[in-house]
Amino acid sequence: MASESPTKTASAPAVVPSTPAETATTTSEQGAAGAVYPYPFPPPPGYPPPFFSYPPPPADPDAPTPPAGAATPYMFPYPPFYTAFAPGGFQAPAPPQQTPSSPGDSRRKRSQVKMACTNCALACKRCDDQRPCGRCQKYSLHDTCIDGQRKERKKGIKRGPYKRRARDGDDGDNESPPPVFSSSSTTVATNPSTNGSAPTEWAVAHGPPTSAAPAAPAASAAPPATVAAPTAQAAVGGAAQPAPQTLTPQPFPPGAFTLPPGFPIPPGFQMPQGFQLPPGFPMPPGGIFPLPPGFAMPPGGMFPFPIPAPPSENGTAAAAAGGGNGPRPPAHAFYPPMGFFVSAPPGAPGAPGASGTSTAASEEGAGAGVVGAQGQPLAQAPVSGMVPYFYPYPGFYPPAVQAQVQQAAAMPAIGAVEKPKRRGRKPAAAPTTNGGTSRIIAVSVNGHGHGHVVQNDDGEDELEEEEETRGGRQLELEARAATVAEEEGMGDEDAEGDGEEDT
DNA sequence: TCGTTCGGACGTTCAATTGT
DNA sequence: CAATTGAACGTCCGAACGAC
Repeated sequence: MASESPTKTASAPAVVPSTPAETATTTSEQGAAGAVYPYPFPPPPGYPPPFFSYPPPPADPDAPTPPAGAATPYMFPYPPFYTAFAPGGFQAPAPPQQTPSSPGDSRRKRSQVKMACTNCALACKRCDDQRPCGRCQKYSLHDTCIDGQRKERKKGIKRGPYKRRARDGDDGDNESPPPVFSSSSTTVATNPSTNGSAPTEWAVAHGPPTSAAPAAPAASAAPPATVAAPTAQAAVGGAAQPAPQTLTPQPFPPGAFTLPPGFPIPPGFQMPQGFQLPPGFPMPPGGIFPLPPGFAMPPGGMFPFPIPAPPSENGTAAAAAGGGNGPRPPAHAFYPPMGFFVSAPPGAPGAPGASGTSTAASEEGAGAGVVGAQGQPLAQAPVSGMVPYFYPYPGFYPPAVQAQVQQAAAMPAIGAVEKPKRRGRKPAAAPTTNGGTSRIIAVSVNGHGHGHVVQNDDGEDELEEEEETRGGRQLELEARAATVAEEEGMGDEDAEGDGEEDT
């Protein structure tokens, strides 16, 4: 639907959907990559503060924005945990915002009643579902506060060819931001042999094709799973439901999950042999973790859980776990409840698909410009493609803080600039074009001059036809007008006539 | 100041068109 | 046949204006 279009796009390459924490972040501490972006929720004990994938939108519009190619880390929400923890299930955060110049994104959607009463419709005033409505009560119009009747839609109107819908797989030669990733592109493979409830691999199909295609062997070992629709139920329930998408296991890129030097391992957390979570943390439910609607998947990266497959005689387990035929990378510590590590944005130096680089990143050089323990920025290292990120999912925090998170999620995205629009009457109204072939000629159909009567090139014929096909509501309104006119000694000519101002 | 008028932005509906 | 598109149709915001 067109009215839902605001949810379709994101802006900058590194832009990922707003998260509660993000939207709640209003500080001006945005800067180069690796800056610690404060967020409103306290980190759990033993964890460094999470940082954001990219600088939050500046509170100050004049604040400089970091260069597009900056090695800002992505932040990727970790849906399963989010889902598991968030009270009432997962609440998808606000979808990615368009560029800051995108107008009206933050404008609250106007609600309107299904059918305004005749009085409100005539006055172009807000109505409600009560009868008499509030406005009619206010003006003591109880008896005339009745629903109108919708005009029947015209049929048999020939339309031109429709515009082709932009597909996900289209090449990126358009101006739309690269890889606005979507849940539909998520691929997942499960590793039944490693941990029945833990996913072993995340991958995305966006971005330049990696050498992921030859993952067929893994697929045979672990048949392509399907991603359940990105609903909270799917993840919460643990058992992933069969779903529409076929998953293609993809190999781990070497070094994809490099933990940056100095990156702390949370106390109590030990890597794997099946996910030893810190006390109190839940096991990820199920083996499939669909992205919730509106979430963006970082492009061109691989997002497995770095769980090493247990040794196997024939290696099938490893293949299944790794989803590929390449060597598995060493397991890296990460913070399961908070997030995991992804690669740099496409186009960034060292990012997958960037010229002169490969998906692989050296173990030592990865993770440029990130935070270390206690939020201390690490030394800036050349971007090598791997940047880590966290996701501070709300369930991590006490209920009071979770409430903040929920509240923040409901807030309009920061940076969405509401363009002041001039509304209402214009001094001199020029005919408004309406799609090129027709125009609104502001002939009164409903009583005061804006009935949206369309005039084609042969305008008058169209108008007469409009007159003939007017619906009951207009006839009703006109009948009322005619009644008044008769009482005043006038005919109903005007009411039946051109529909011009009858007030 | 308050009520009315009304241009036009915006939301909803649904037939036409397209994709599978 | 389902999904998508996009125009018809409707609601109502808010500036302009008049009456008191």
